[in-house]
Amino acid sequence: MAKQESNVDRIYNACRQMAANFEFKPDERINESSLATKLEASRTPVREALNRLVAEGFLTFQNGRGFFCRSLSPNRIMDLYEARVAIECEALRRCVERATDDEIALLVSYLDASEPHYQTCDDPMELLGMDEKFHMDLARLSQNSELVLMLNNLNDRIRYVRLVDLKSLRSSAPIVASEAAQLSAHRIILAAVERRDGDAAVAAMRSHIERRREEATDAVRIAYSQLYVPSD
Amino acid sequence: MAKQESNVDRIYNACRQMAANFEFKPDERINESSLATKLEASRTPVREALNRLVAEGFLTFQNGRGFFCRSLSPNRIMDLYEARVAIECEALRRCVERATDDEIALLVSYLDASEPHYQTCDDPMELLGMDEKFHMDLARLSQNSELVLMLNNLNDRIRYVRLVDLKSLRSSAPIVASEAAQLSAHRIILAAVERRDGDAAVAAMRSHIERRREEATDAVRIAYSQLYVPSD
DNA sequence: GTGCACCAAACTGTATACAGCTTATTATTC
DNA sequence: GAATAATAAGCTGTATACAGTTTGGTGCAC
Repeated sequence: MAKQESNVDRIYNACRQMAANFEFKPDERINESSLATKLEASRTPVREALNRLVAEGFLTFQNGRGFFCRSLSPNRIMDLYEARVAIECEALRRCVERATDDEIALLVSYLDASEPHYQTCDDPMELLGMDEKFHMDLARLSQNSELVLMLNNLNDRIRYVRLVDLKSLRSSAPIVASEAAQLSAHRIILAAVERRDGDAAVAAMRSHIERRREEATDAVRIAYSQLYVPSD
Repeated sequence: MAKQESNVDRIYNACRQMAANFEFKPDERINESSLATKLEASRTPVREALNRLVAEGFLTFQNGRGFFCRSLSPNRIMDLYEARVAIECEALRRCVERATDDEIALLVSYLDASEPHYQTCDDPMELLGMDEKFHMDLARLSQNSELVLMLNNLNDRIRYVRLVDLKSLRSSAPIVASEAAQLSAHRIILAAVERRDGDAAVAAMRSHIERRREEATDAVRIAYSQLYVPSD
């Protein structure tokens, strides 16, 4: 019962990660043969994986010309942030209705535990990981797997820009200020959930995400410069 | 510049429609060879199309066993309805912010034009088509293509059950009552949009969709009986 | 008759071949 | 020298072949 991860899954996961990290550059054409060689497989399973990624919004496809990386534009990213608002706020509403006190308490203790790390951690990737985990755990309490899947997809498509955004925040503002604000936003949301105050929770969540959305245009600009400069 | 629709697109569209209509029965295993023969193609492009449908939630995939139709369960359908609430309400908020008066007026006149049909039309498919068109047109006014795509996907996955639900409503209640209520819900939503009253619009939309969600369990039960009975 | 082992048929997973289209390069004309 | 046409190279789209796995059926033991 161990052999679950199939070859096409392996290829799919590898490509998904590459696409998420913009290892394929925006609008870049993807060469199936070289990708297949790199992943030590033939073109057939590679194409299957790429087709899934098209349906998930990571790639695009043009008949006769093949697969391309999705483009990276402020508008597109803002759309994704708005979709996040939609999904997370609805999930939150259902969470307030359905989550048990125990489940909420568990999330509170996670927040308690991760709070110190927020202050000391200087790896943006890890910070983002903690942030995403909180949001995903919260969404799971909605008991709606569709919303969870959608949020997971959105997170993966938006991550690169969020990471860039986080880095630029950290360089421009004191760590304590920006991250403490982030953290307290989570506390405010969760406190409202504990009170079973759906409206307050949703309002807090909305403004929490919206704040980041407004930075999207700048973040995309920075992202572009990062993508086309050899290294940092 | 005419030849845009590729072969795999044709196959994809055909399979998507079959999956949406549950021409593949719930949890049924899909035979690639016979499907390929039926669509007059080889297995390769068929598998590519099926992979896209997996990513879109129409099918599932098990390593070594191939593709299966998604299962049909009340919980799953209720999840989809909730996701619809999430997407449509957020789209509506953005629509209230962004739609021009002209765009809204256009939708009002569509509603005026379709109102008579609501009363006279006795084809559930056509009724559902008009309903979906209204919702999609409204969503498009959000100017958020991501939300539009998501809603389109949800509509296609939920359609079969909605159709069954609509048929059963029509047989149990007088046409005028149930459909007039449906129609007036659209009017109420749109009137709130005209007043630029986002909260009222969202509240109306939420209860409009929620009402149908509550019928999901029954509708799925009826759907099953329809699927496994030769004809009506 | 039930459970288990074995076998055969059927189906999936992937490599490969090749036709047709797209893109890049070179040659040609003005 | 720039624009365009012709040509070559490369890449995509799909059929096909075959290996490996799953599934269904048969016979045997109990």
